[in-house]
Amino acid sequence: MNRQDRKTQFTKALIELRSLVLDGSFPSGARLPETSLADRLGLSRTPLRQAMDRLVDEGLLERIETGGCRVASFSMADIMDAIELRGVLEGTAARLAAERGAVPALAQRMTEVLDALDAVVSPELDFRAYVSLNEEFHSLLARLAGSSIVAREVERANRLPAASPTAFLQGQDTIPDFRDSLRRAQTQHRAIFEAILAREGARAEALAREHARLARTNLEYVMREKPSLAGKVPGLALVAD
Amino acid sequence: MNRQDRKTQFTKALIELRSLVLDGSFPSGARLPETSLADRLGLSRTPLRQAMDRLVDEGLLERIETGGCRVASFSMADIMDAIELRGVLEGTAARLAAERGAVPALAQRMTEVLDALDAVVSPELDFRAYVSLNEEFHSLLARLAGSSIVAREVERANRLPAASPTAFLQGQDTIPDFRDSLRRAQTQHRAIFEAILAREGARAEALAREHARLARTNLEYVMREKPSLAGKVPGLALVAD
DNA sequence: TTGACAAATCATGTATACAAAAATACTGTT
DNA sequence: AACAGTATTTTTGTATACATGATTTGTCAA
Repeated sequence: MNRQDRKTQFTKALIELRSLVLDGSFPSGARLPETSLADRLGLSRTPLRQAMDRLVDEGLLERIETGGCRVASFSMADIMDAIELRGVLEGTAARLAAERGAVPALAQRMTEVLDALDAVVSPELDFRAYVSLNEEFHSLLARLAGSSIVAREVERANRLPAASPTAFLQGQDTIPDFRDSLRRAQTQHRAIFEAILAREGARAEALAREHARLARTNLEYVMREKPSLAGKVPGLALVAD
Repeated sequence: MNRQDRKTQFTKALIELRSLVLDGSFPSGARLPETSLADRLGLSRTPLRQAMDRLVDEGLLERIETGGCRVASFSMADIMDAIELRGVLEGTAARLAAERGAVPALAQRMTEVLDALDAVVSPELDFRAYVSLNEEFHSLLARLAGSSIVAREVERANRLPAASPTAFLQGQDTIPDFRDSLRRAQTQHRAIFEAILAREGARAEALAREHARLARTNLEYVMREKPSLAGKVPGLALVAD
């Protein structure tokens, strides 16, 4: 085993297995055989099982009564619920940040991120930059209230299947209608942060919830208009209904 | 290894280690040495490490940068936040149950549980029965909206350190003032469920949040009046601050 | 041909072995 | 006596071995 790989076999297993699962590489309902999977990923069963435990926790895998795991399958309603939960938790982070006052250093960075987001959405859209800045916005929002427990749980909700703030950004650059949705999202970003600064907790919470709903709207749009794109959205391959 | 033990070494490791941690059996900040711990629990490092991973996830342990874990330590604020989050998630479960309509079978059981709770809080208090019924109330509430994802996340929030609905019931039977708090809690239980049946989502959510606040009130009371009881509340031993 | 039972194979859960990295103890120097 | 550097001992992360229980395959009877 060379030096590079030894960084962490577990991390490697987690990342690669997650991406395999999200790609829909496994037949739905079938058990994931540990031995062959470990061979395929070039590591032993020990870190692989660790990664599987973690993915069970994330909800991507589910345990089989008689042992082992299978890929979980979701209904569209499950994904809607996951998005709803993300909205609820981000809303709580926003409310608490408003009530308690935002952590100054993070608030400072937030203004920079918002300015940068404005710049990348108009007049032309720099999609790659938007995705990265959007991620930072949501990460800052999670931590803005200064509570490590709140931050942890918000970030966990972001990892629920297909609930991530960036989940539906995949493929949006190919759909013109979605560019508007990014501008709308940025308007909401600003509104959320302004409410926080104004110490308007209830408003900040409601706005953050509504912001998550944008993902639901986009999901509905994709399923209705461009179901062929469903495969591009991480996690949507797991939707069996 | 005999037949009994083979049920699951992992489960055994998880339960025993969690209870050791909650008891405050480990010096705060010190690394938990895997080998000696495994010996102590009578199992090998493999299931022990699995259990440690899980407890990291629950927030009871935290990872050390250079490897291994230590017992996490919380501030009182962290525990308040954990309770707040439980309220938020139970509030969401209540709201969604109201908006979507409660699952009939669970709603039916809920009425039975509420009647039983009425019976155990007056005229005399059957404390043991109360704890068990209270647990069932919260379990039903989590599942009432009929969403497995919501149920999962609500139940997860209930496992946050010292956030469980039953955490502060320990020792309440020894404090007369707390008997009233149980009756108040039961009034809230009824109100939450009535709001759900009346499809009053916002009210159900607000009531469930407020219900969780009772735990905060009790926590504050304990810390102010009977700090000696702090050791009896699971998780409070980890509060360093 | 279908179904049930038995044998064999396979997969999981657990224990253990091993190597690399941390932590600790030690030695020699100033 | 204090400190730097080194050797030693732990300890972790990973691989592998092993046994029990699950699953599949094969065989035979109806």
